[in-house]
Amino acid sequence: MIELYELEQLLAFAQYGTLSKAAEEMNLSQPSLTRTMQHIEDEFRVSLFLRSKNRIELNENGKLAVDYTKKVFDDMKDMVEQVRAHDRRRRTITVASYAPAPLWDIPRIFSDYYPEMTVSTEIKNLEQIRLGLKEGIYQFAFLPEMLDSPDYISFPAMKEHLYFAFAPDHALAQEKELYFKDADGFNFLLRSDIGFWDLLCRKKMPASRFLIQTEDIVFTELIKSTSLPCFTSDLVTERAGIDNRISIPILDDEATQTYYLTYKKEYQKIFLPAIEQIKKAEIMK
Amino acid sequence: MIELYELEQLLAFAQYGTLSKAAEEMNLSQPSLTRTMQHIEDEFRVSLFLRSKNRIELNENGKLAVDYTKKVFDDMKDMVEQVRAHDRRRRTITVASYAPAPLWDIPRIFSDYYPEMTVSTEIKNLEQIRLGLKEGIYQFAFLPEMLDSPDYISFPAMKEHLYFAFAPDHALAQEKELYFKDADGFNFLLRSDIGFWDLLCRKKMPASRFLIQTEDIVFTELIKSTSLPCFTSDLVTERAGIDNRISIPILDDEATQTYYLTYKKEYQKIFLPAIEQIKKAEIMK
DNA sequence: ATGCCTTACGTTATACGTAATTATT
DNA sequence: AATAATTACGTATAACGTAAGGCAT
Repeated sequence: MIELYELEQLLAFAQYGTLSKAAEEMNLSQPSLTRTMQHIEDEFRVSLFLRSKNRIELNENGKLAVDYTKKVFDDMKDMVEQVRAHDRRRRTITVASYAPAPLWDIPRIFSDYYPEMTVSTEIKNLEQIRLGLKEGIYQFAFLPEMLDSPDYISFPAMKEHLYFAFAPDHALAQEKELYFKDADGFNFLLRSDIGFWDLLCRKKMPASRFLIQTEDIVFTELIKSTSLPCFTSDLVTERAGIDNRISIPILDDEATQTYYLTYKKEYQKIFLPAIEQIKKAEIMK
Repeated sequence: MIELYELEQLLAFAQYGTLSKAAEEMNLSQPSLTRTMQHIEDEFRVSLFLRSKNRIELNENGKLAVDYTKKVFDDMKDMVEQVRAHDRRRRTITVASYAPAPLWDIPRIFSDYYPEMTVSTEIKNLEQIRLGLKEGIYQFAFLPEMLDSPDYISFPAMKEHLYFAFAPDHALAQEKELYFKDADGFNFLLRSDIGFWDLLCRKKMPASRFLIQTEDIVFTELIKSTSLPCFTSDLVTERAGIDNRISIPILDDEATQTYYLTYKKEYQKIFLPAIEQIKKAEIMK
């Protein structure tokens, strides 16, 4: 049988033109290359080289063999890459959501039960999430509704209510409750990576401008030092209240989101403990 | 690096289910297989097996690796096959013709000049011949006309005249010359593998029946012992006359064929001596 | 008890290197 | 003289086998 280490030498010869140069590049002796080329020829049982007394080159057969050899090595490379990628996927749980709040506790919960696995979370739009679920890129996802398919399991895992957060001296700070349209025209500070909420605000308040802050520290600092309005939610307040702001509930239907945890049935058994933990959390009030 | 002999053992294990069985089938010891599987895993740097104390099986990674391994071996097999096929083509001259006569001397002529090469001749229809010339399946071909293309060389190499060969007591035996239609309705003995002539006779003499003889000896014997008419040609007569038959020339245009030797320009230099020999033969009267 | 996998250790095959030879530029 | 390929021979790596141990059915 021809071995790959031999074909590797053949490729080096094809690349460098002489056995000497190829041997040097591979840190081998010239005689080694000579022998290997002879052995490959023996195995093919056809001549692959044109030999003069101190010159050797590929003939037509040899060139063809080199082409195929490249293909074989490409396949080998593919194989290792794909198997490694598959292994990575096997030991990574990826959870997607269209809003940030449902993901806050996810890494901790999964890591508790499966310490050997990597937990990865992503905020994406709904279209991407549904596709990713189907293609197995995401094992779990939070969606705004039940996914009605026999292949999936889906249950309400969390509810979030959005609030305006005004400085005490803001014109609307004394209201009991408001609709989006009531604040349309005011400019707001907004965190980046809040997924769906970003789109919703822009849609509901087309006259407002939203000042996006990528850095969390910068956002917090601006809240303290300016009177610019921003948003908050019951879930945000639970974790860390916002100083010097008055929260006013938003009455629009869309300001209340229910997050449905959704996953393929095949994961029910494997990840049962973590799923139970999410259910038990009962952030569903 | 992973070597093919290792992947071969992996395939055997995938096929036979246990290392012991695989080792037996490959005439190796079980420990050898154990070591190889460990080495493959080392090289992949991911786990490929599910190990219990006295049981080993492929996990998902392993199954994927086996799939890719099959592909690699398919490619290896392809490579050897294709290179060998290419080599065979390289050392075989294949000459095609739409009639048998031009091929009679071809093997001798080419073998004289290129004793290391195999000469193969084929009788095919014109469509197949033109395609085969283009695709390089045939290096040379005899065609009924010049091939007008800058990539090819073409010259008239031979001329053949077809004759009726009647028994002396046949109704038409005393004619000086005839057209096909004059003999339409009589039944003829015919050799198989005469290419174009077969089609021509059937077209020109639709009322006749043709009794095909595959065996040359049978044909000759039937000619001697029956008075059934057959065909001959000037080229046939040159080689071996037919006893007890009277040859009568056929006047239809198609009964005279000029055979044009045709080949790609790239062969002009390589095969010059043989080509010159064919030209010199001057069977063009 | 038998079958299967693994580890440890000794043996053998073979891939590699060194040195010498021949030929070409 | 320098460069290249090949041949011959010695060396070292590593692939293999044998023997022994542990676990499961």
